[in-house]
Amino acid sequence: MSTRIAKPAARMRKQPRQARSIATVEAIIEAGAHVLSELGWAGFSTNKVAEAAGVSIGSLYQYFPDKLALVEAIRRRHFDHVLSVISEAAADEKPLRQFARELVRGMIGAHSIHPTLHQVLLDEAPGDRGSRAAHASFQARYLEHYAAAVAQYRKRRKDTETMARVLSSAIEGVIHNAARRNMLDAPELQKQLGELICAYLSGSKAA
Amino acid sequence: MSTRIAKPAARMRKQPRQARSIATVEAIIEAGAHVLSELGWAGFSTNKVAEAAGVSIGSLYQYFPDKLALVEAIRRRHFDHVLSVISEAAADEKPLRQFARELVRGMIGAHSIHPTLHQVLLDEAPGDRGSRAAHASFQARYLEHYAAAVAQYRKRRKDTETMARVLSSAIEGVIHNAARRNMLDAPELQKQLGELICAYLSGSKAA
DNA sequence: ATGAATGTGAGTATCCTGTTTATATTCTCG
DNA sequence: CGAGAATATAAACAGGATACTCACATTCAT
Repeated sequence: MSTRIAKPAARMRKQPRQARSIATVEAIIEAGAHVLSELGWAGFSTNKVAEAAGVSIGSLYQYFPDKLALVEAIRRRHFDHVLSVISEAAADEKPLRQFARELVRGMIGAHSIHPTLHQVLLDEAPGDRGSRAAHASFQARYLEHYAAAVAQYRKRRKDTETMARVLSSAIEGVIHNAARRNMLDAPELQKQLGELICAYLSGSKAA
Repeated sequence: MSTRIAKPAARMRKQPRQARSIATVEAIIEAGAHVLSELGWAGFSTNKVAEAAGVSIGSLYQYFPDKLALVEAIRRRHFDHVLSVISEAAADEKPLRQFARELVRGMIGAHSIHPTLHQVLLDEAPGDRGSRAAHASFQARYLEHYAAAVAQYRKRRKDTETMARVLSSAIEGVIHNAARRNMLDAPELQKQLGELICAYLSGSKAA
């Protein structure tokens, strides 16, 4: 519970006060996510972001002191989103199949708008200074959620953390790959991904 | 069978004839793979590659007409390697567990030297002109191999292709993720990845 | 020893980057 | 309305990185 509303708002040069400027800031962040996902960190330039947002470059620097502050804002928004998705899927004590279905649905939803944003944020975008901490804390909570789910459906106490790691990265891999091929909506893929999760958590000892 | 030896050698400005120049070309390709894996496509500059290879920039352009020809050479070498790994693991008719073990071992081996090369090659590096074809053909053969394995251990004829896609991208995801965390050698991770493969291919119908 | 093969690295021209700043427009509120 | 604050604009700058060439030096095979 408790969807955090009072965000520390990242590092900003000044707070937007009027509705107009709030929309501008939102447009910049959204466009930033788009550029980052589409062109990668290499193609992520402040000028491009401003243009994609339909806003002049000056407006961008009115609110974000530099490029990194902008990435941090994008990162924060995306991570909050993903975390809440896992949270919701793992809430209550649902049967395994339902959990898997909801998790798949949610994760796909979280990645269908900016398909490769997650990967870019994790792999390419730099994490100097303060964002390293936020980064690590996200990773930790991310794994925690998965570990909780694993513990919930597996009796064995051993290897829970490793299993969480394997499970999460496998899911990410499948989704990332599907996104690159524009197959995120294919229902048979969603079904198979669900099967993969169930099978792994059911833990067949079959030879 | 038939490990192709006669490579068309990609697009090259001229063929190295003496042992010296062959070593130079090899060093360039190897350094290129290293730079690509370490800095990504964004940091992949011909000057950096030459320096990393301990070779002057002029030597690089003596054999590779341009940047793209170099990437093509790197790509070809890596893809050949990966393909042969899958080939070997799927050869003969081994029991499922052994196949999984060997596949995991081989794939990890193929990625432990240049951990993120595979992803960079697939995601970031451009595929203009002729390399698009090679790229597609690699993807096709890649999936074929996996599909063959899936068909071998699953009776159901349906969804074989989708399963191959899910399986391969899940494995890639886990390995890529582990590489980023320097956990490629962790034995419990290798074991769990094997378990994931077995569980999925065994196909539990458990609720 | 001679010509071919190979290696060198300073230099070129171009493009792009993040950021500032002086100016113009729009809002808020008395 | 209208004055001052908030917001938006885009030309301009300084610096750096880039891919690639070229005139020359070195090493090989014969």
